[in-house]
Amino acid sequence: MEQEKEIFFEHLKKEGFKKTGQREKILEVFLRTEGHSSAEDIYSLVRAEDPTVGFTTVYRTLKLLTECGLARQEKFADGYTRYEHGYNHQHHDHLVCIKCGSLIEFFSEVIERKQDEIARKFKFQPTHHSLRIFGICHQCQIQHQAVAS
Amino acid sequence: MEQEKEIFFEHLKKEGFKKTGQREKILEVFLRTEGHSSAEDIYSLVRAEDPTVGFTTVYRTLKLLTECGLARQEKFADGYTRYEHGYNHQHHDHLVCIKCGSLIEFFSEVIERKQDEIARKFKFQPTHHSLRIFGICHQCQIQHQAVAS
DNA sequence: CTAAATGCAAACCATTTGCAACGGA
DNA sequence: TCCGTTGCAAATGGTTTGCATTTAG
Repeated sequence: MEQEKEIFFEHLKKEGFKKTGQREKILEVFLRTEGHSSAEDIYSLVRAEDPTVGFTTVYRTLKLLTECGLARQEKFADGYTRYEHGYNHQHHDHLVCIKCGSLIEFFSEVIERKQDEIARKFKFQPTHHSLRIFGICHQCQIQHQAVAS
Repeated sequence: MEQEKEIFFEHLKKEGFKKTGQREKILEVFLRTEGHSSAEDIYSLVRAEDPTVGFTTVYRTLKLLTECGLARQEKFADGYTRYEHGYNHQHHDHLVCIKCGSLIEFFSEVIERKQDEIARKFKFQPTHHSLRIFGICHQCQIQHQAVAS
């Protein structure tokens, strides 16, 4: 928490931006989230604690957090961009159910290593990656059977 | 080409939809594309051959093509949804340059196998996946050095 | 004939931007 | 004080929808 604040404020100073209450509040709320939150999710959470913060500021701050590596954004098929932690959080990938939208997280050392190897082969300097396996989760497979019979 | 048309027309019949000239034209154009085309890209290409086809029909047809597995869509950070072949085209993943936007395609048997293994572990029935490694491509690394010195 | 398809224009909707008031440094 | 920041409202832009007309089956 303190480390992340440090990183954020340092980034602001470096860019000549200002440290404000709204920005700090949004960072705090974002750090408390787990998984994948949309700007709207963050906005609601921030709103609950400080109703004066606007939608726009949430968007602008999430952009800043992304710039300094504290957040990572990913576009989803439903049209929303979602944000997850980008610092001090173990990286993981996702199984995405195309029926119910649920997310399962996983991590594979083998895949991570192989990716680095591939990047090296193409003289590509990787910063991050996104691996999503789409399909039907176990729950939905069971339900589908029930409906079919 | 003929196989794909077969699949498409079969899908239309099954769903009680109609086979139209526009739909066939859009499929033909789509099949000729390589890589990742936005709806707008397809629209321009179709337009060049048949100026009467509308934007809306392209969107609606790409949706149909996706439904029957001939196309696969992916949302990109620039806001555009892009479509690539989903049938009879060897699957591949991407290195995405965050500086110039260029795409490098790659394929790894190891990663593919590992993904299936992971899906199995979670009793997840995979349909497809998307792996993107973001970073700086070799070209942009060289340019950056040139600017810095 | 009849229900689906088409293309236009308008609607949608997540996100971004213009702007006047505000507030760090 | 000086510029960046804020929140509102309006704009943006890719995509979708309503509707009157056309067309496949």
